[in-house]
Amino acid sequence: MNTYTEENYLKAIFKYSNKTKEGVSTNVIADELDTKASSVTDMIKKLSDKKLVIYKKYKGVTLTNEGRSIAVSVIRKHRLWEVFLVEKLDFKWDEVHDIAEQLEHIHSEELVKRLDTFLDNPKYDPHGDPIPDEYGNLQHHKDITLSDLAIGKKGVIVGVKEHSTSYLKYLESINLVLGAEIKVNNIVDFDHSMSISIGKNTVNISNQASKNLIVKKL
Amino acid sequence: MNTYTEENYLKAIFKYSNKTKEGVSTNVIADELDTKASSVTDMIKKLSDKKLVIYKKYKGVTLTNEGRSIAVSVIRKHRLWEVFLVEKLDFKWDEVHDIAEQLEHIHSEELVKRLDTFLDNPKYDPHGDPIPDEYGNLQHHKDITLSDLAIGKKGVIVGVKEHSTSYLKYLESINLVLGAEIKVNNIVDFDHSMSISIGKNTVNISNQASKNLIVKKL
DNA sequence: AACTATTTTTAGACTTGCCTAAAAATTAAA
DNA sequence: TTTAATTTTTAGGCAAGTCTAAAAATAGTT
Ligand SMILES: [Mn+2]
Ligand SMILES: [Mn+2]
Ligand SMILES: [Mn+2]
Ligand SMILES: [Mn+2]
Repeated sequence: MNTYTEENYLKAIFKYSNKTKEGVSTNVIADELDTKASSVTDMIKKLSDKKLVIYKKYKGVTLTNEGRSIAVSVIRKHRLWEVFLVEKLDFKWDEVHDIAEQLEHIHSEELVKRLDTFLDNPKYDPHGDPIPDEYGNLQHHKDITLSDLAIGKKGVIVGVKEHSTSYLKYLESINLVLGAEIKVNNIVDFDHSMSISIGKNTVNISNQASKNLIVKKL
Repeated sequence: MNTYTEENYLKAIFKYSNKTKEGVSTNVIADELDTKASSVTDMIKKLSDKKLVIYKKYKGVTLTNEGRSIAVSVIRKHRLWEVFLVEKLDFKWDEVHDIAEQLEHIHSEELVKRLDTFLDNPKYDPHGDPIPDEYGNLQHHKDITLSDLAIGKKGVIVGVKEHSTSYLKYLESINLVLGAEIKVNNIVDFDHSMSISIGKNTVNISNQASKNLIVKKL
């Protein structure tokens, strides 16, 4: 059984393993977990002793199969709980992350299995992030963002890459929620801000906002 | 915010505060939490510094209003989660305690409030234990046990005083579940074992079993 | 290639929660 | 009421996880 802290380290390493081919650097982990590089080095040694990561001094860290498996199972729990909070307890999508950060560390295989069933085996969480299956398989998004769409193109919102409350609340206020169909009317060359149609409304959004919205082309 | 460990100490102290008028002794707490008396002394000092308990050397410990309030809120969460696990996820009543021991430490007022609503504001948990309301009011059982009933008397099962899996599974196997109506047919003078009717069935149960069943007289 | 800036690791220390062993206080027994 | 048994506290130490400051390694730049 792993501690709360160990699980958070594995999750952080997993998050950046997918983004770079090399080992995840000490500083990146420290940044993600809001801690110090020296603390990360300490913990990495411990995880290495437990054969959950492979570690070579100064060369960053990679997950072993077992480490990866734990990380994915924590992510699975996080996302399932988020679905529960939104679907069953009527939380808003910007309110659930912090609670799920706690719930993801509850240890009980049976609980996860039953929760999954209770929620009708959801494939995506409230932010459009894919939920790993019970065997640890995880689909990845295509990662086309709204900022990639050309003028005149249509798409549907399938996810967000940024989870801050302010961003999510903003999106909701302009009806840019999961499933919304949009069309790009215009793009300003200078700052890449966009004019888009959402249903019968038209809004202007910054590049900062559009590049964090994952879309599926229509 | 209090740690997982602090909450468990407060809960343990609360449990025995109701049973004795004086302060709860170090050894009783150590026993309840499966730890050593010296560890208890350490933690009591810390809780005393935080004004959650009143502590006089060698005189045991009592909860302050704030300490009691935290203990009751943890118990409230424990029992609400047990209801959730049984009512929504179809766990058996002997399977939920350990998971609730973890879930009771999730910190979120809003979560508890919504969970309570989602469960239709239950008044009792799956073991018949009363659920404190959101203001910390806690009803107590009358504490009449099956072993208190005289020959010929009828009663209904409203709770259990012992929560071990083996006891709960045994009760279930003979249909001695919450709500079951029973009648005392006979009591053996020698060992106080009982013959009782449950519906159309008749069973013999030991005094050890009958004294842990809370009943309401009919 | 040598110097500089950045990243990473080490060294040493702190807090929390726990332990064992021994001392002190309380309670029970003679 | 002295002695013995029990309970409780103190003293000292350990593991986990964290921190700061300093040393070592790597990467970047003339
Ligand atoms: Mn989240
Ligand atoms: Mn999410
Ligand atoms: Mn319980
Ligand atoms: Mn219960």
